[in-house]
Amino acid sequence: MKVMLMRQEDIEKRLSDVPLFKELSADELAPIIEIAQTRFYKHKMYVFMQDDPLDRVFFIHNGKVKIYKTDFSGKEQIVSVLGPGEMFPHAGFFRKGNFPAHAEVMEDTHLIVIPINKFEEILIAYPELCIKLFKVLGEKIVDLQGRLEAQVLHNTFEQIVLLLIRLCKTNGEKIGGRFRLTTQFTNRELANMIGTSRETVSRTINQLKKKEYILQTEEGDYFIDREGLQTELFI
Amino acid sequence: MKVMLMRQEDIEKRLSDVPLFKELSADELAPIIEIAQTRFYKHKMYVFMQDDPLDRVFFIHNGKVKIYKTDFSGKEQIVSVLGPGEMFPHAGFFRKGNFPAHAEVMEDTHLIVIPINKFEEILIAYPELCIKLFKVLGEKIVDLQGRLEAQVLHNTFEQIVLLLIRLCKTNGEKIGGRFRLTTQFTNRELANMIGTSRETVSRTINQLKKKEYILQTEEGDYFIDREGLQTELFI
DNA sequence: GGAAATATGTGACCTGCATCATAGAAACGG
DNA sequence: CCGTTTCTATGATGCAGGTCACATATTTCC
Repeated sequence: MKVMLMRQEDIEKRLSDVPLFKELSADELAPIIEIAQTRFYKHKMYVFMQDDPLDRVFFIHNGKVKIYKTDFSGKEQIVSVLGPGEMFPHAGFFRKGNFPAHAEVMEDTHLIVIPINKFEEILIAYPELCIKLFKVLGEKIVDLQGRLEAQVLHNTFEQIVLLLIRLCKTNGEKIGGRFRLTTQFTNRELANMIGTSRETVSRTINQLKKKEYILQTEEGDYFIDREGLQTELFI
Repeated sequence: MKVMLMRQEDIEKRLSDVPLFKELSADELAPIIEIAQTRFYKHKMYVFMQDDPLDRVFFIHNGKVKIYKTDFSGKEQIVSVLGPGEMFPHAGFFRKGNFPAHAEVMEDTHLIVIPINKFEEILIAYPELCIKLFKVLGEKIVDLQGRLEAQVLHNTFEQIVLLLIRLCKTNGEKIGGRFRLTTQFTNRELANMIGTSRETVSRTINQLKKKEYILQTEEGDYFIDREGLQTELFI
């Protein structure tokens, strides 16, 4: 695997961009800089694959990473698409084990890599960091429980609406009254997030476009009326 | 709400039964005992309801607690059924917010109650406790991701099989080659865990009984052949 | 102990969506 | 650049499983 190593002095700036490390003093940051590396991944490279030994944790400096699982028949579930500042995986601290999914880079990407055992030592030494990590993990748990609830309690149409609402939060930026999705997902990718078919996604999206809850630019970008979508859930 | 307070000297013994606090020295345990209360809840009492302000965390000393969500139409999703030693909720640390679900006691139950802000102070002071909590949260995340994957990638029959396998781990005790479920779930409850109908659960369970993956005693207890069930997943 | 509520079991029906099929557009790769 | 892959769009078809109906335990609780 061809990766480029960064000059150490660049890492400090990159680390301080990550929310988890923001607000840390230079003293607190120092030991993290010590053990952090920055790596460059070209489009479509794997960061790790499902079942690889889980021995490091990653932070995205720039670029996008797709996390997904595959089963024996080759069906895939897209767990999440992560962007700058985000950490993965979430479930590796103080547990020996393996990566629960594949991580693949969706565009040229810089990642900060930290050996997890070293990171654990630093966690123990910095309560401030623990607090932030507890927050991040708590949000992750709430997110997962919400998605599980959506899968259990809602039909496919509503699952797609809920997915779009969620993507507004996790992969959108507010512009005017609407959210622009920062990633262009294909219908198949959207389908693979919730376990439906690309055809059903196509039909549903077009329905929502007719109602103008979704607008699409020449370049293919989605602009979503999140509040409008919400109203579709209480018929 | 009618609750009984415990004599303080009993709390120490009860606390040390909780996995999160096991292995803590008497010194480390002392400040936790200071802020912990034990409360008694009679069958069917609510511990809290969805959207109540999240200001405390609970540990089960004995008994069973059902965590579930309801949507506007009254449909319910059972998130989990927790037993002795387990903590809930998982997502409340260092985040202001509300309980994400209802918690209802399924039998007479003793809970240890700790105000969350006090608990946070203790967490900061005891790295050992942080490590254990990170482990618990990590397991929770892995569990949720696995359940989400099951919902997305599998049909109803396989979802039921996967649910039973999961219940063996979370609510079962190994006896001989089989797992006895420590809670007797109704078909409707099983259905409400994965978003299917009680009829489908009934038909599927009977199918699995015919194949002797599930045995049922006079008293209604399930004895499950977990390895046997696994083989049903790779047809 | 008896009424009411709640459980299970099973057949019949019906519908939401996956699947299949086809066609055209767009993106990719050598 | 053109062939190949991958995309979207949309109609037709089929079936897994939700819903309904009804019979029969079993439990709950005055």
